[in-house]
Amino acid sequence: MTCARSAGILLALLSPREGARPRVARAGSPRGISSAGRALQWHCRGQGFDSPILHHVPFRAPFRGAEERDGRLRGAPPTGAGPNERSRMTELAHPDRLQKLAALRAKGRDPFPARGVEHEPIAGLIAAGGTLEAPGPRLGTKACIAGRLLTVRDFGKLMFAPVLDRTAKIQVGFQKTRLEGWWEERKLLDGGDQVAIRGELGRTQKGELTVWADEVLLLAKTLAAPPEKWHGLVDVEQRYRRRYVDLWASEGVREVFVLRSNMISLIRRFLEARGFLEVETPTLHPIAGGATAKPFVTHHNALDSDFYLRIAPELYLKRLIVGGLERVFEVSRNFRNEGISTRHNPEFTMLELYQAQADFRHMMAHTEELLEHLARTLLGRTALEFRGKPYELKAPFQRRRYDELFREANGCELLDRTAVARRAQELGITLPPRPGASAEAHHWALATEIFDHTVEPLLEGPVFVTHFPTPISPLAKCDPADARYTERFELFLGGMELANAFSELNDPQEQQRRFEEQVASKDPEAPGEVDLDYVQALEYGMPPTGGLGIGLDRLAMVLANQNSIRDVLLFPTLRPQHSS
RNA sequence: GGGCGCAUAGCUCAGCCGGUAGAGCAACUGGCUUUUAACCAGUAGGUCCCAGGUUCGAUCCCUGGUGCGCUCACCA
Repeated sequence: MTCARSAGILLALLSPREGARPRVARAGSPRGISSAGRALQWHCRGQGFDSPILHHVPFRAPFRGAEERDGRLRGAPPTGAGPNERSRMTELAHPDRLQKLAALRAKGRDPFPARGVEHEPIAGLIAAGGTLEAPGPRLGTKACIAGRLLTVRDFGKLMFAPVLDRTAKIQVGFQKTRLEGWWEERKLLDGGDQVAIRGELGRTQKGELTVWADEVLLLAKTLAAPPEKWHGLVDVEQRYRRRYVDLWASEGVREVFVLRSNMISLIRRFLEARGFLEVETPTLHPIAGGATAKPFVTHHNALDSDFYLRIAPELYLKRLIVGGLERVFEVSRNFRNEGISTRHNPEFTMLELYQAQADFRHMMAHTEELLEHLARTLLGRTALEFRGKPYELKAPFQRRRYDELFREANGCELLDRTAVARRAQELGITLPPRPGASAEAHHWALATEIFDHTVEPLLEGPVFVTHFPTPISPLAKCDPADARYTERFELFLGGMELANAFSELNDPQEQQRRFEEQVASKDPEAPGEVDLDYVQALEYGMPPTGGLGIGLDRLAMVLANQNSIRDVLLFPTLRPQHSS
C-alpha cells in the first residue's frame, strides 16, 4: 500500500500552480443554511445548484410515487426488515442502516435530499486554522463543510468524527449542549454518510483543529457498511472493482489519481505553450495500423463493416501533418487485445505528438524537458524512487545505440544472421512458426526477441536507446549515414519502455514498400493489409516530421511510484462478474 | 494461454491431526464532555467461493469449476 501523505501535499497536488494557497470560499454566511435555532433539516433555498430552469419548476413534493416505491423497496419498517425487503436489496445494504433509513423517514427527514449545500473546502479551513503555537485567523469563526463522515467516536455527551471532502479531512466535534434538539438523532448517523456541518472553527484540548457543530444535515444516507477503518480495502480485486470505496477508504489512493490528472493537465499546458494543437482522431479504424499489436474487432451495423479499435493514433495524426496543422498532439486511449500484466492493460492512454520541421532529436529534447518539468512540478524534485530504486529525471538522459547494447549483452553482431541464430538457441528462444516468412524477417524477429530478453530488463535508465534497425521500424526514416538503422529511439526506465519516437518516414514509395514487407513477414500482429489511404496521404507531401509517443499510464506509475499499472487506472480491466 | 498462490462474519484475519466456527474492527444495547485505531460491559451476525467425490462425519483431503493476485510469454 502507499504511504500516507499529508493534507499539504494533497493540496499542492490539487492546485499545482497555486501551491499551498487554496482559494477559500467566502467566509460569510453560506446561503442555504438556516441560521435560526438548531435547524434539524435545512430547506431548499437555492443551495448552490441554482439555475433558472430549477427556479421555474413549481414546488411540490417531488417524486411521490417513487418515494412510495422506495419505501417498500428500501425503507424497511422500524421494527426490522423482513426477509422479502432484504432480498430485494443488494447484499451490501446493511439491515441496521435500512432501519435507520426508515426511522429517518418516519421523523420526516429526507435521507436523500435533492439539493447539495454551498460550503467551503476543508483544505482552506486547515490552511487558515494555523498551528497551535500560532493560531490562524479563522479560529472562532463560522465554517460550513460538506463531505463524507468517517469513523465516529461517541462519548455520550460528546462525539468526534472526521469529515472528508475532495480537498482534505477535518475533525468535527458534536457536543450535546450545542445540539440539544438534534442529540438523539445522532444515532441515526453512520460512518460513511454524506453530511454537511455548520459550526465554529476551534480546537480540542489536544490541539486538533475541529469544527464544533451547530447544525448537522444529512445529505445522503450510506446503506452499505464501509470497510474496516484501520486497514481500508485490502483485497486487491475489491479495490479495483469498488474503486469508489477505495478512493476514500484507503490511504494514499486518491493522491495517486490526483497526481495522474495533474500530470495530464501539465502535459497539455506544456505542449500548448510550444504551439501544439490538441486534436481527436478516430477510435474506429478500418485497418489497425501505427503499431504491431493484436486489435479488438467490432462491427458497425448500418455500414455492415468490421472496424478495429485503434491500437495507435499515429497514422491519423500524420495525415494531419500532411494537412498542414504542423504541430498536433492527442491524448489517446488505445486498445490492444493482448495479455494483462503489471505493465499492460487492454486499454491504455498514450500521448502522441507530431511536429513538422523536426526530427527524432527534437523529440528527444521534448521528452527530456517534459519529464523533468513534470517531476519538478508534481514532486518538487527530479530525483525519484520507483519500485524501490532511485532514478534521476534531470536532463540530459543517457543515450545508447541499439546495436551497441545488443553487442555488449550478447557478444555478437546484430547483423550476423548465423551468430544471432546461435545466440537464440543458447537462450532457448524460439518463434511461433510463420509459414512463408523470409529468412530476413525471421532474423529480425529473433534479434528483437533476444534484445527484449537480454537488454531491456537491464535498462534502468532513464536511457534513450537509439537507432533501431530498419526492418523493425516500418514507420521511421532511415539514418542518412547508414540505411540499416533508423532515426528512432525508445526511452527506458526501470526496464520498462516509456516512450517511442522517430523521424517520420515521409517517402510514400518507401512507405508502401515497407508496409508490403510487413504484410509479407506473416507477423500475426502486423496489419493484414497495406494502408493505401495513408500512403496516398504521403503522396501529397508530408514535411520532415518528428513524432513521439509516451505511455501515460506508465509515466504515472513512475511519478506516483506505483508498482502496477492497475494502481494508476481508476477502473482497470477485470473479468466481468457473473450475475448468477 | 502456462506455472505458483489465495478465497472463512459487512471489513481485516485466525482455525492444530477430518468431529458443523473464532478474534479485532464495524453494527446493536448500556455507560462515559476532549477522543483521534477512544475505552468499558453486553448482544447479534456464517451458503466456510461453487459443484461433485472419499468418509460414520469435510472449512480441512481429492477432482473439476469460478474469481483474483503474482509470475512467464507478446505488446507500450
